[in-house]
Amino acid sequence: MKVSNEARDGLCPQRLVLEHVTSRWGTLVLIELLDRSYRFGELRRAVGRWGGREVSEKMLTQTLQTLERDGLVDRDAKPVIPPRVDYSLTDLGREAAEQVRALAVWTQNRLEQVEKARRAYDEVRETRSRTS
Amino acid sequence: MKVSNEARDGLCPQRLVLEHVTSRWGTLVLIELLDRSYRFGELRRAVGRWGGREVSEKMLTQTLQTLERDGLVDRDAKPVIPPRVDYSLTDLGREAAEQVRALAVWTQNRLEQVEKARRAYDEVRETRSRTS
DNA sequence: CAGTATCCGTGTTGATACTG
DNA sequence: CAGTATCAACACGGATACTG
Repeated sequence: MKVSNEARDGLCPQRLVLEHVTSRWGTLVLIELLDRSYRFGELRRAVGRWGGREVSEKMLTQTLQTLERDGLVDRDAKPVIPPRVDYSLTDLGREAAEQVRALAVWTQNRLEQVEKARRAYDEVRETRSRTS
Repeated sequence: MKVSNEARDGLCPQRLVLEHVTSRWGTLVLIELLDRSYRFGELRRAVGRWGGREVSEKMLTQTLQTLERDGLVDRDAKPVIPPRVDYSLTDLGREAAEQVRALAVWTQNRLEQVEKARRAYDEVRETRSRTS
């Protein structure tokens, strides 16, 4: 089945971990799981509520598997029908998630300044292309 | 010239910033610039020393432009020949970079545990595929 | 030196259909 | 419900050639 993990090799190992944690869906999953444990579909909807489009099943699966393999997420599959699988953070994952959340909170707080900077940047560029 | 920034739209703005900061080269650039200011080519080599392959000129340019537009990086182009351009962090960028570095340091410190978790994960999977 | 412009391979992503 | 399998699209990243 091969989740294309060793595919992108040639990088030092900590960069690999860093990329898993900071990956598009990795960050959101970690932050969500900081609140509480989630079931698969539930987590999918929760992540979707972050404003962008919803994460596909495939990507969520892949993200969760990667994080589980890295020992950041715990997968608890209950042998019932219909299936029920709960995902939660390990102690290690909680540490990572807190760092990531700090970054997200910072982003949230500084968003105004960033957007102001962007307007300023675009402004001068715009002016230049008119006068050139 | 269009750096494909508004291309990936439909995301809430803070996710955009978060993705810039946590992007493949964004993290490394921010961390490097935490030490001191760098010239373009210098920065390119510095980032390359992180173990992976070197960043292409194109990607470095793109990364720096995005970070500059977000107000995180300051670009100082001196009007000399040959050209000399120095990049450094703004106050805003320094805050972001510190968060990112904290994450990188955490990754470094916990790397052993992550790799141990990976071996354990691969172990059981291996065993299962043999006994199935 | 510090970019820009262009082309192009491929990895990542997502839609869809299917299974236990 | 919680996935897996397969396929197609496209954005990303890199190589190369060129400019001021």
